[in-house]
Amino acid sequence: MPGSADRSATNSAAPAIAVVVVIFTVVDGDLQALLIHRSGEPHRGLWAIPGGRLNAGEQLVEAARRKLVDETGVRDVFLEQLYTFDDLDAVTPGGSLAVTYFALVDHQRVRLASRTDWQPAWFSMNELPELAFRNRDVLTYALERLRNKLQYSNVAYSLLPGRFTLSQLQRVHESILDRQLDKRNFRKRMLSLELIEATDERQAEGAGRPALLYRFTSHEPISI
Amino acid sequence: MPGSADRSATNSAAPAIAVVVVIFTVVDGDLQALLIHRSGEPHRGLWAIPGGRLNAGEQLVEAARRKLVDETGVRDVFLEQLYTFDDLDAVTPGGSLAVTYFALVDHQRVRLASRTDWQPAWFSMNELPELAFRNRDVLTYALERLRNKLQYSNVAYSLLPGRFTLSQLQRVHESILDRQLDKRNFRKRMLSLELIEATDERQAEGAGRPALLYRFTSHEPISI
DNA sequence: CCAAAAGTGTTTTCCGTACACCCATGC
DNA sequence: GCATGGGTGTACGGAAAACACTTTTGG
Repeated sequence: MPGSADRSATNSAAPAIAVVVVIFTVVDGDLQALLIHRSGEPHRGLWAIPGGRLNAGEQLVEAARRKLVDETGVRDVFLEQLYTFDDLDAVTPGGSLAVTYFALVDHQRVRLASRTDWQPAWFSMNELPELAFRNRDVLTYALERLRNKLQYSNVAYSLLPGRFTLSQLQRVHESILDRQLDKRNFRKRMLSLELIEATDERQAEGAGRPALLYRFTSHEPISI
Repeated sequence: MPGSADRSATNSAAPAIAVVVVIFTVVDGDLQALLIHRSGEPHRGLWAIPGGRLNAGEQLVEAARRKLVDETGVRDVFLEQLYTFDDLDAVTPGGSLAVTYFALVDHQRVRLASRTDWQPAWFSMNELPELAFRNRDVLTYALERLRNKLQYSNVAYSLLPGRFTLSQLQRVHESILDRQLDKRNFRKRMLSLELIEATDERQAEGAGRPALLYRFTSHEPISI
């Protein structure tokens, strides 16, 4: 339900609004978030969720997309608004408000920005470093939302290639939920949701029987 | 997870941010929203969700509370952030962003603001008037969130007096969900959630056997 | 005594969970 | 032929849904 109108007549006194994007990926069965090493005050030397100021005339979701592309090179992925914080200490400076988003990316497609300063890096959600501001709370909330959406929506499409095996999908779910799932029950539920469909291709994973490849029936968001 | 720090050092170039509050109540089995009759441009003569600018140094939730008290005189009720819109046409003017909240009030406690201009009035969610901006979408989304939260949380406490009968609670649920519920199943579920508990008082409703009065065990939010 | 509202149990259905073996391929 | 990963069915338990009658009061 985000906005669409494009009024160029924005206030000359531009609001200081930060847009912050929690970027998740799954690597080798591990859910990871992208963090930036702060090389400026405050909280120099700590890690923070990527973000920046909303440009004049820019829409929120555009700013979030821009940030995502800047950091990972990835576009056209799941990206959803999370929450708006007004506590400066909560998120990042440079804004009287911080609008947070969260995104999911297939790490195969990612090309991290390489800078000498403000370096990005992936961190396991199970071994987070010391975080700037109250970014840990933001990550915790993002993870909660992700776990909820995973149950009934197609968000996982963003974490996988276009074609994937059910085992790959299951490993993604297990990484996010941080627990093992039963293979038969998982398959039953996934297929009954009708979010995915089999293709007629197969893929071998090392030794062993080749697996059927599936695809999501749609990449459209299920709700808002 | 809303913020808490109180930095007075806000930017001199104050951001033009609107805070908008969807206020729901239930009257005679009918879910209603409070709307304001616009007597200024744009969209003069249409109805709009109450809202106003965020004051310098003011927190979002404080602004939402202020707006709620201004319009209804009610405080200490369920109030939660909904979504942040950047589309000027989506919500209300005077802000490059509109942070929306939603609140639930017991209409018995409400004393509507009486003004000669910008008059507030309740409208049934089933018979909404022509709305300014894209306020209909905001109401639709607020209703969806309310319906979800109703299932597993204690939000309904805000729509009822401190003591209430199970029949009253059921009518509130039915109004919000817009369908009839089975009395026995409803009671079983409500009691099993352990969100409410019986008092030792009874209340007669016209003729008929007096009903036990219940109360919510807590008014604390269940999540976020 | 009758109208009105409160209160109460049982059966069925559906979904989530637990659980173990055979199949196809690479080496 | 054996190691590796893919693929399948059934039984149980708990929650939601369907469903009708008795109890207590006011008039």
